[in-house]
Amino acid sequence: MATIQEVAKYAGVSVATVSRVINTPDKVKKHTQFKVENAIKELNYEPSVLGRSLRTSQSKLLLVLLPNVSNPFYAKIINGIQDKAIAFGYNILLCETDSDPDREVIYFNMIKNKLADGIISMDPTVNKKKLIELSNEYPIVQCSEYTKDKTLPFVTIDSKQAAYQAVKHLIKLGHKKIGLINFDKKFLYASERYSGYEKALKEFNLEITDDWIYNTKHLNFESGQQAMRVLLDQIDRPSAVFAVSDVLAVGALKELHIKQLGVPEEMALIGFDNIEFSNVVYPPLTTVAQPMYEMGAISAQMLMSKIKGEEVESRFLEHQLIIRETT
Amino acid sequence: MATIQEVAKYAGVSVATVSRVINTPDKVKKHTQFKVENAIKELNYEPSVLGRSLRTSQSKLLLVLLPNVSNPFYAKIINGIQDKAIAFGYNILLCETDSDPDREVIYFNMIKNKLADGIISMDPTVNKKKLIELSNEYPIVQCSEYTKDKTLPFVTIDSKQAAYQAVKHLIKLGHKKIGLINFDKKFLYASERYSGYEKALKEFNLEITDDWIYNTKHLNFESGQQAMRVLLDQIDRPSAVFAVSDVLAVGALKELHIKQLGVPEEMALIGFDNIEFSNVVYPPLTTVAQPMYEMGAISAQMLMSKIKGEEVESRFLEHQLIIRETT
DNA sequence: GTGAAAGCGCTAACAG
DNA sequence: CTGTTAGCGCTTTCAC
Repeated sequence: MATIQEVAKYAGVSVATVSRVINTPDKVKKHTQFKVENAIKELNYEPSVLGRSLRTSQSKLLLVLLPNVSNPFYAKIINGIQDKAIAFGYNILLCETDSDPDREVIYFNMIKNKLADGIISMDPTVNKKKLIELSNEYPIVQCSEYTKDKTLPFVTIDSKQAAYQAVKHLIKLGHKKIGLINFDKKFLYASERYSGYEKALKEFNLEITDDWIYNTKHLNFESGQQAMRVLLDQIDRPSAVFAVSDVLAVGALKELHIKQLGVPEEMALIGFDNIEFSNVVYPPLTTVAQPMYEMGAISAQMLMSKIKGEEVESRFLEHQLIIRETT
Repeated sequence: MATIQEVAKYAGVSVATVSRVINTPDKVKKHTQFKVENAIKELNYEPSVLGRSLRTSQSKLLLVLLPNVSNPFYAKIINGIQDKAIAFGYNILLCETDSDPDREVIYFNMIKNKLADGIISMDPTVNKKKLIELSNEYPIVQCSEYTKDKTLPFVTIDSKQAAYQAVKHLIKLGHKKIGLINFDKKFLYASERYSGYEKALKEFNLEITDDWIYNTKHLNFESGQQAMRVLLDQIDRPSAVFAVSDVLAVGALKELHIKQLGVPEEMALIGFDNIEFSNVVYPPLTTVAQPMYEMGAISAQMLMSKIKGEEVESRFLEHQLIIRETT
């Protein structure tokens, strides 16, 4: 790769002029500009982002932290982020953290080192303190997950309310024995969806039965299937189950097929997220839709505002109950 | 963020010594080391990757290019890459290109600019020329996709042979009318799987019927569903279908459910990849398994060898026919 | 309009 | 063992 020096020499000008041609062409005589542009083309020169970043402290790169890429939930959000980012001349880098604090630190360092201009975090707040600390100095926005004390700007949905509605839907259908397949409560949404579940049951004077609640360790099909297996093993078992994630619900559905139970007659099931897959399984899954693309787009927008130094306001987006055939 | 100068001043040593403490602590007296380490802690100092990269031309970062994150096929590969990379002290950055040459260029520049030490590309060779050109100067490995002329090291499977086996499986089951749901042939695997399909039919003297072949524009459920819809609309329609990707197959399966066709009695179906979904749908999908995790791990291993300047050899990994309940 | 020179944060050769 | 210094590639005053 040619450097700016070589271009300068080739064009018979100073490096400063080359830099000007690239960044502020108006400040350069047409003729000089032409010479330089020719040299650039001739030498196949491309400015070094490294040198530039070191100097200007900006990289036009955005970091997106996510627990893992295998959950399709994130894919749609990423689309939203990407489209917005590109429109503003930014590019995004996806960072899979596996919810591992050590991994997070590495990516945090990238922003400290000016390798990235901002972060959109979808991680649960494992490093909550560090994240907040970081946000005092650098532009950071949370997406989906958020910190309750509102120190960090976020865009998410009202998980409690959404879960409440989902469970209420089950109750309205006549179910009195409602199970819950939940995920690790270190995810704020998991604990909030639990609250919504609790609220709905209480409101209708249904008792909370611990045996009907299963918290999975992982967020994948197997865990959902395993959870349903346990739930079905009860002598007195629920007639409907609310899973806090479609991935879990789909896994649960598989177990229902294996046990040859009629859905929704023998067991009703409702998921959460409305990932594409939820509408492809058989029978199509009733679920609570999150506006994933929009969440991504808005968080990107917010991040760009923060980068510009503007104040931003956190947002709760609308969710929507989508009734299909498992309830 | 404190700089190395501040640390040096605080510790009462030169910047060189600070640098030594960080990079080659053995070359420093224990006492000095202690002073410096204390200063580092005190000032909360972390070395700037930027400054270091500019100087050493290495970033310990690997770029992974992929068309899009929504295909679960990539998730498993990424796991493999990640585990290997971390073991070698590297971190990975995921770059979603949407198969857009312009997007690719941006990420290509990252390596030119020493922001990354190497690239694992899972993109179809849109920028084939540029990629090859780049690989002369920088460590690049292809994963899953590959260039036929073998100028670039790759790890993949024998798609033609795998497709051949899949279709043969269908034929052995007595099917004579076999449809194909294929993807855009700019993906090498798509054209190879077509060849395998062709080879199997020819071997058993079955005619290739253009009406039974549908090439999708996108790789998602809807496209698969749409493809199956078209296939079913024929007056003389196939009794079995081979889809070159599980995502497509799962979409096709949905259409079969909608039309209430018995699977596999009225329509047999076989997919490709063995993504987790394929075993969760109902009925579980027969498919050709790719060793995704291994593909990722090996390509990461290869890339690291390349970075060290070693010669590497491309590899074809083993696939495996997994017979479940759709055939 | 243009050039010279300083400096972003770091490492490595050289000298002591 | 440690310090001095040059320089990675770029942008941006400050002169001219």
